Formats: sequence, structure tokens, C-alpha cells
Amino acid sequence: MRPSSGPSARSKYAELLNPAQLAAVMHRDGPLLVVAGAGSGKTRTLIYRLAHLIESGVPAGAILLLTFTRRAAQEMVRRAELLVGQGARAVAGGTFHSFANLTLRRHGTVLGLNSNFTILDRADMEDVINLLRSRMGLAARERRFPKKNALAEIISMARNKARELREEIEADYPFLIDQLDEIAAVAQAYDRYKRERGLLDYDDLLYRLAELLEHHPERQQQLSRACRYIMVDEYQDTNPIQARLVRLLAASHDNVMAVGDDAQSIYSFRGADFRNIMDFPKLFPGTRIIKLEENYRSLQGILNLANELIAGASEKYTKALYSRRTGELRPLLVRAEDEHLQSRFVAQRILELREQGVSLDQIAVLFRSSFHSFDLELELARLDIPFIKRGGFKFIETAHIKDALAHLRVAANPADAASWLRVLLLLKGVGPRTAEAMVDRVTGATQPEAILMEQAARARSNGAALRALSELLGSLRAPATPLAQLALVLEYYLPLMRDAHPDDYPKRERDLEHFSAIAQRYRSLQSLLSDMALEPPSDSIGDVLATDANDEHVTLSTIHSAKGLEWQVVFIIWAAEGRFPALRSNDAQALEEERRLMYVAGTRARDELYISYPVQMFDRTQGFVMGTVSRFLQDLKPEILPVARLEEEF
DNA sequence: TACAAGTAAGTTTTT
DNA sequence: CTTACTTGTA
Repeated sequence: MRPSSGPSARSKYAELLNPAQLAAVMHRDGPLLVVAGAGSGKTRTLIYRLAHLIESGVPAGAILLLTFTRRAAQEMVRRAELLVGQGARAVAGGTFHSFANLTLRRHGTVLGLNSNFTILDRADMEDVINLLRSRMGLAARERRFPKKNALAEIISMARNKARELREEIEADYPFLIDQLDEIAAVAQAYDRYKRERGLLDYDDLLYRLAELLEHHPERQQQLSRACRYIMVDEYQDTNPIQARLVRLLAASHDNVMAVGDDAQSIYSFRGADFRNIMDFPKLFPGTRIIKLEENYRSLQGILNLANELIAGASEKYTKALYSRRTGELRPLLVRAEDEHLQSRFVAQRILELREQGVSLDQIAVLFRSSFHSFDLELELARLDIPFIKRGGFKFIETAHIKDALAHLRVAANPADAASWLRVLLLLKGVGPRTAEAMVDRVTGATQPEAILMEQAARARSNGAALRALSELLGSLRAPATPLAQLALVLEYYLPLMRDAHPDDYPKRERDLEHFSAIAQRYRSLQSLLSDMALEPPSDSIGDVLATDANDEHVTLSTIHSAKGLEWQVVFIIWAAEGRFPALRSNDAQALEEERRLMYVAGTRARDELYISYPVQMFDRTQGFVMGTVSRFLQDLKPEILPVARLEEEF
């Protein structure tokens, strides 16, 4: 017997949702597109629909919830649980990449994929490309050849946009067009390298899943039936491959709900295209479209600014946000004399807010680029204002964490040449050449530690080090928890690290302790390693990691990492030409995206919004130069955005 | 020939 | 604070 989804459910939800939200929640079968403005309760709508589906008899395990971060999915499932009980827990939720990871580990064998494949993050990808670049003799030529990060960018972007390499270079790198053949050769070698060694980069996860669904109809049927209801959040930030995956997964039923906001598309650098969301009805003919325009988050003054910002966009958007939260408060544009005064303004205002009883958890400082907050971080530390920073350089990207991970990855996948290289390069007397030669012998072997022992016997000076490594790998072979295995790695690695970084190894040791605490949560090495590649801890490095997560703290975040979040009080710093929009954004499309970024930043605020910029800014090449306010904020009427000038005594 | 150490320069946003 | 390139050394 199925519980009914009749009038009782409708009336139960009707009190809690507005008519548009209710319509989306009650929608059952067939494609649905929800165009949801900022703060219009889109998360709420997703949660209630999730709950409603489960209540009306859909097994939670048949629902697939694709979100931008796994945290977002977990949070939604948790909130649905509050409504319908623990049954909701079985919902499959996560990012496209994490879903692809799990699916390929289970079904990838039909593609000739070993289930212990290793995931390469962007840095790993660049390392491999760099290796191939020099191996192919492209590094040392009269003619400058693109560096590893440019190559990685081109190769990855072409794949994310589902373009030929030639198209990609013609469109975005025309000055490299006569090196197309060499670049294509690198791309091809990179692809072969990965296939031979059980390596998948981020793009492969999506591509190989598409390949599985396209070339193996029986698996497609099976998976499509298993995901009978698909929900995709933040659809405006999907790229063409992801759209194709949705199409393939929904092939047998078309039960897809896509939610997003074209005005908040900010991930084109990853191949996302806001036109994707416009094209959804073409991908799924018969799509029902529901718009959510009432904003429940912000005071009208903040929305007036947001509407004004987006009205300046060249592509016209169809929504105008409105709120019933009227009030006197308006956003404020603050001109500071220089960067440090800007930092002092933010810090002082935070102290005042705290005295007024505003929780630090309700305050965020947002910026375009991670390094924009450096000066502010010092000021906050000086005043003992606790903060955490999101986005930017991550703890997981530090050399010592990557080193420790590489040893574990080699143990999990002995064919992982990229990690072998990293492990071997740590040894004294081993450089790129020696390491590469050893990698070739070691990756083909079933007993790598035996090969290392042979090498040790032959080595002149570093025999002891090789023996130690060999012993480590032997001991990692025994079954143990990830934590125990990490302990073995650290026993071997810590002395090497102290040697290499005599000045700051205590700090690095603390990071590794933090890493141990993370490893403790995992029961299998495989899942630890996948998570570290796909959903690494989002905290940035720094002493702030030491602050107790339960204490109140101000959030410092890049705008990208602030997506989907909200705070009572928001500061946007460095709203100056050259920083925001970023200097590099010079073509029209990039500038449009910067504008949307400003829109996203502003709409994070509920009550108070302060936007600031310094009048004097330091430029490495020119010294001090005049800072001018971001073009997106120029010429706004004072009714929309009043200006305040910080005075001397401040 | 290959490695190590030292010097110079450059930094968007992220799965 | 990293990475890329240059110069010195075994």
C-alpha cells in the first residue's frame, strides 16, 4: 500500500510554501525546470519535494540528488529526514563527480576499468602533463611551448565544453594555433598514460560515465531505473557533459527536476554555460517551467542594488527580485584610503556588531580572489576576532599532505605512476630521470617492494632509504585501517619532512595531525582517497585551523565558495577595478560573469551589506596607484547605493 | 650526465 | 610561498 499524496499532503505543505514553491513540490512525473532567484527558497523547495516524494511512496534509494558540493546534498537529506524520518537517508546524493566515481567503481569493469583506479586532481594532472611535456622534448625548444598549467587548462576546457582541441584553441588560444599538433600530441599521450595506469582525472570521471551509459545499453537501463527521480541543483553551473549525463540517466523516465538561476552562473572557467539552463526544455521536451521570484532573504534595499546590477547585464534576465522585508537600511559603499584602512573598517564594524549582539557566525567577508583577504586576516588576528577562511589554497594542496597521500595512493593502486614519482623524488640522490626509470620498472610489478630491494642492493649512496621505502610498502600491504596505514607512512615520512623543511616543520606536523584526525573517520582506504580528491576539506590552510569549530567565528570566503549561503551581515572588500572585475577578465563574456559574481556576492546578505574599496592600492610594477571603484558600482544613484568616506581619525 | 642548491618571478575562481 | 629557471657540483 502506498501512502496517498492527495489533498492532505497538499494542504499540509500549503501553509509552509508559496504557490510557486508548492507547485514545484507537488510536481511528480516528467521534466521540471525551476528558475529560482537568489534567496527565493529553492533549497527549501528541493527539501520539501524530496520529502514529498518519499511520503508518497517513492523509495528513497530511487532518488538521485545532484548538488554542487556533497555537503549541500547531505544538508538537504538531513533536513528532509526531519520531515519524513530516517527513510530519507537512503537518498543517493552528491556531486556529479562523486556519483560518477561510485558508479564507475561498480560498473567500470565493462569499460576495462579496474575498480581501484586513482583519481587525479588538477595538480596531479599538471604533474603528469609536465612529465610528458619534457619527455616529448617539448620543454627545451627555441619556440616557447605552453607550460603545464596552460596545457592542462586547454585540454580540460576542451573536454568540458565537448569541443575538439582545434575548436578550443581557435576560440580561446588563437596565438597557439600553429602549435596545435604538438598540443594534440601531449593530449593524446596524457590520455594513453592515464589509461595504461588506472588514472582518472576529473573530466574522465564524467566522460567515462557517459561512455558507460552510451555504449552499454543494459547498464544504462539498469542505472536509469535505479535513479527514477533525479534532482539537479545549481543547474546553471553544469557544463555540456553534465547535461548529457542527466539526459542519459533519465532516458527511461524523464523524471528530472532541474533548479537554478541563470543570473548566478559563475563557473564558466570550468566549462559551465548558463545557456545550459535555457536549453533544458529543448533537452527535455514538454518541460514544465516554474519561476520563484519572491525573495525571503534580504531587505528590499539589498535587492534594489542586486536588480540594478543585473539590469546592467547585456543578456537580459527575466526576473526582478522583490521582498516583503522592507526597511530603512540600504547597502553602503565605503571608500577607504588604503587597503589597511579597509581592513580596519571591516574589523571595527565587526566588533561593533558583536557588541550589538550579532553572532560572529552571522557575519561574512567576501572577495573575488583568495589573496584579497591577507591583510584583513592579519588585522582580525591582531584583534583576536576568530575567523575561518573558505576557498583559496587548501590544506590538502600543501606539499606535505600531498606527500603523505602519495604513499597511500601507491599502496592502493601500484600502477599509479604519478604518485610513485612523487614518492621517489623525496629520496636523496633521486631526481626526475632516476625516478622515471624506477617508476617504469615498479608500476608493472606485482611486488613493487621487491623491485625496490633490488635497486637498493645496487645503489651507491641511498640504499638505506630505498630499503626503508620498500619495508614501508610491504607493511602497508597488510590489512589495516586507513588511520593505521597513515601512521606507518608518517613514521617513514616525518624524518624526511623535517630534513626538507627545517624551518617550519612543526606547522606541517600539525597539518598532518589534522589529516590523521580526518583519516580516523574512514574505514576503507579507497573511500578516504576518493574523498580527498573529490571533496577535500574546504578549510584553507593557516593557524585558523586550530580554532575550535564550535566557537563563533566570522567567515572569510571567496565568492565562489559562498555560493548558496547567506549571512545577516556581509562585507564585500576590494570592489575596485583591476581586482573585481579581475584584471584578466577583459573580454565581454568574462566581464558579464564578473558582474554576475558581484550579484551573487550582494545577494548573500540578509540585512546589512557593506561594499568597500581602497583609494590607494599597491601594484607590484607601478607602486601605489589610484584605486577606482568597480565599474559595476559606478554611476549608481545614492538612493540605491550611498557612499561613505572613511575619515582620518578612524 | 644528472642532481642540488640558489635566485628570480608570479599568483582567479574549483570538481 | 610556491614554481621555473640558472648556475654549481659529484
